[in-house]
Amino acid sequence: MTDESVRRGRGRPRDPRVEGAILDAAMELFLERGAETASIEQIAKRAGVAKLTLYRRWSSKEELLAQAIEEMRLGLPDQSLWTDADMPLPELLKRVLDAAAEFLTYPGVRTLLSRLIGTRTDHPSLMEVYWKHYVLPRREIVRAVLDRAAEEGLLRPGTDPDVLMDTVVGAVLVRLLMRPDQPTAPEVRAYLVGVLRQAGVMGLTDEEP
Amino acid sequence: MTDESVRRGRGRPRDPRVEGAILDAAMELFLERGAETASIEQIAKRAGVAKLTLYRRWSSKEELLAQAIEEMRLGLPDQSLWTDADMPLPELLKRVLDAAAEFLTYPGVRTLLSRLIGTRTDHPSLMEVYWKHYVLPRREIVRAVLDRAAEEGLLRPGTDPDVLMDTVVGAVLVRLLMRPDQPTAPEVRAYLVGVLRQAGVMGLTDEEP
Amino acid sequence: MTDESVRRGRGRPRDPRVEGAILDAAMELFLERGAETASIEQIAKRAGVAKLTLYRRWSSKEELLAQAIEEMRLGLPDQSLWTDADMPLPELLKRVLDAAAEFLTYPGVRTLLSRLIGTRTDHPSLMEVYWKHYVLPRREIVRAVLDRAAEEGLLRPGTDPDVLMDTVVGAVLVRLLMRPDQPTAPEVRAYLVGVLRQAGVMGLTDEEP
Amino acid sequence: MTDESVRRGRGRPRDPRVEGAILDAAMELFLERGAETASIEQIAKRAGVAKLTLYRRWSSKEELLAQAIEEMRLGLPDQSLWTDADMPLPELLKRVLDAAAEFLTYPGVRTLLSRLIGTRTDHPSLMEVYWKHYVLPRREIVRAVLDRAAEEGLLRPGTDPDVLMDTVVGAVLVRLLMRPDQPTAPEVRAYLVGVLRQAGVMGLTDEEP
DNA sequence: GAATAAGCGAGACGGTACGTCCCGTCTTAGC
DNA sequence: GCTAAGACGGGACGTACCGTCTCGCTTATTC
Repeated sequence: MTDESVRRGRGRPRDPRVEGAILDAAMELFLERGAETASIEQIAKRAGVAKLTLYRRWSSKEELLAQAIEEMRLGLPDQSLWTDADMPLPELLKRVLDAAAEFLTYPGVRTLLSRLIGTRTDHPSLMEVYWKHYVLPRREIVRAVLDRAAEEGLLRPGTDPDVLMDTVVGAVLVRLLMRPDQPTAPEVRAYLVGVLRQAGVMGLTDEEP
Repeated sequence: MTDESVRRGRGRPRDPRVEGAILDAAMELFLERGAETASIEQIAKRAGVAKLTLYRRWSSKEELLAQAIEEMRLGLPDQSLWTDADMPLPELLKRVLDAAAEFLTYPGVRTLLSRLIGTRTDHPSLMEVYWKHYVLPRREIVRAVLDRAAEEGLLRPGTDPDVLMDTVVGAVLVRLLMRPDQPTAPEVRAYLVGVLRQAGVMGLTDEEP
Repeated sequence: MTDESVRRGRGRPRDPRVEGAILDAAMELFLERGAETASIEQIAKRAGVAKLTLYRRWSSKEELLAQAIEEMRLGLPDQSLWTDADMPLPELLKRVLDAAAEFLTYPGVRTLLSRLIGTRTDHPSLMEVYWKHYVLPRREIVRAVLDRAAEEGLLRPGTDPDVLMDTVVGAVLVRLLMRPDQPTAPEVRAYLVGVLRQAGVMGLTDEEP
Repeated sequence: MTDESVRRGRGRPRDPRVEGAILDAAMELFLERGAETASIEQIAKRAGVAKLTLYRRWSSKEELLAQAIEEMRLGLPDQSLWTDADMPLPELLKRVLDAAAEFLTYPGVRTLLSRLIGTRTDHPSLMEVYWKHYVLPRREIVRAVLDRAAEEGLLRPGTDPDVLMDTVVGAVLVRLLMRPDQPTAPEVRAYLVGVLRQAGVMGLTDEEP
């Protein structure tokens, strides 16, 4: 409240809907065209906003995109189960990994990863924001789950959870972003199970029928 | 001979040096600016060539870049040891994996991977060319080595070589292209050893103290 | 006032200095290279202006050059005496003809005449603009002077002022633009006196010392 | 003959028709497009000749055009009367001046003069060749005629023939190349008579009513 | 209610790239 | 020697878009 009244300047207040529209347009165009090719001009036009309005609020395109990524302006499916971490293993284990599979095959996510990795050379801040605001929190949750799994003997002894996570995520990257064919969601799921099994994760429901 | 004499048209023959200069310039600019931002104009200027010369030989920028990638126009270190596959294990095993480490940290390779993954959405042919002409042949060599390793008991029983390769390469991708910090070559090497050990690869010379 | 307020459109108004810079550059390049060879590209570059700015204001190179010629974008010497027509004859007579001599030998004028005559075949509008906006007004002044000279008996009886002007100007054209040698200013002046005397103009101060 | 046999080199002798075709094409294109815009490429194509053939024979476009002008590669009307200088005055006087009028209005001549004057700045040799090989010889003939006219009292006493010629030719230049309207042949003739009369040339057949 | 300041669309402007075309030079093939 | 054909660097074409800027109009708040 104090914040708001202090903020209140003299003139016309900023339209709160404008910022959302711009961030949505920015994310859309980032996915469609990439960071370099998505122009301020197009973002402004799609948001129905004057270019000057963008320059007033963000000092560079990179900042604007970083904020759009930080707020993850995607129509992602509900992921509330991530926080519901008290269910029994291997039920939870399966669900958590299922959620990862679902996320990785969600339309737009493949593109987002491709764009983020591709633009890392020119705009490292985008990947950094994504990593710190999106990936790391989720890795913490997964780590807690993996710790429980280790206690219950579902992991091969001596498994380093960070290496495990890199390994699994990375294999999926190879599958999704390097191999020429575009796998369907079930294919990704099957692939993921294979990778996990070889990584020493036991107790997968698909394991022994 | 027939090929050449048939090819001989009426006019002045093409200068063979021109093609090389263009491909080099194209690869350089692809690494520096990306596929979208690397303009025909700049490629021509850097190669010291008229734009028309480019249009005469390639019908699109994507075709040009694809050829540059297919010919891997990078100043890469000697990789002849890949073909010399008869040395004793674990000597060979170590060397092959060392070569992978070296390749992955070679300047330009990180950028190349970033660009290729990033431009996959818009220009899938580039990654495809890279995958088929560069990655797959090397995976075949590695697979043969892994088969020998399995026979000699250096791999955990039941290991699928494809999953193993995806796993190891993918983990390195996460390390190189997603994590915000830029690891040095020794760090990448140490990381690689950790990943390999957890993946069940034994007989690494670093293993026994 | 109405004009201006009506003109005021929505966006940023045009920078008035831009037009001048373009016209100056256009005239310079017209003199240096000719109408055909003076490219839009070079005019824009010399004026420090984007090509689009030229295309926004003029629909063709010929229109642009016509305006530059109409405004006589040359660093010509002061010619105010032309209007000061009340001084006594033959003083005025001498001065008016002196001014013509000076003008005709001024650097750039020879080139301008050459270019205008030469481009008449392809771009008649340029010579037309020059003739109507520059030559005709001056011929009117000269005609008035010649009328006074006739009254005072300084012209051979029956002299047609138009024929006289064509004759004198034309002879100078032959001298300046056809004969291979390039006369100095004093030579042009002496030549002019000879032509005038033979044309029946009396009272020239150079006449009888 | 000696000339030719000396010329005979090793290979195929030069086709004599080729040179004529090239010179004709060069003159045509000089008139149509001007010296700068008439390209070697077009001249070669119009002459049905390879570009290389042109470069073998002339070291520059200017040299080629100069030769074309020197040989006056125009389909001009017969001008043999110029040499038949023994007929009685004022018959000859009238005919000589008639011939000048005819020449000046002949299609192509106006363009030729325009091009020559216009290209003088960039290629002075063209006008020089025209002046020395075409104009000067004819001025000599006219001068002889004028001398006879002076003896017979048909010129105003004290007339300088050079100034007279410059005057008359120059006035026609103004009429043809500067004034916006394009006069017909009869108009030019009438104009010429007016100029001549004012210049003090008597005995014109149009003179007596 | 007037003053004030920001929001906003419009457009000028320098810059860069586009893909095409032509030029002059050169190099080859084939007659 | 000659035509024909084409490679090649260079430069211009007219269009389009970009990021920056400067204007006029609108809108809401503050005095």
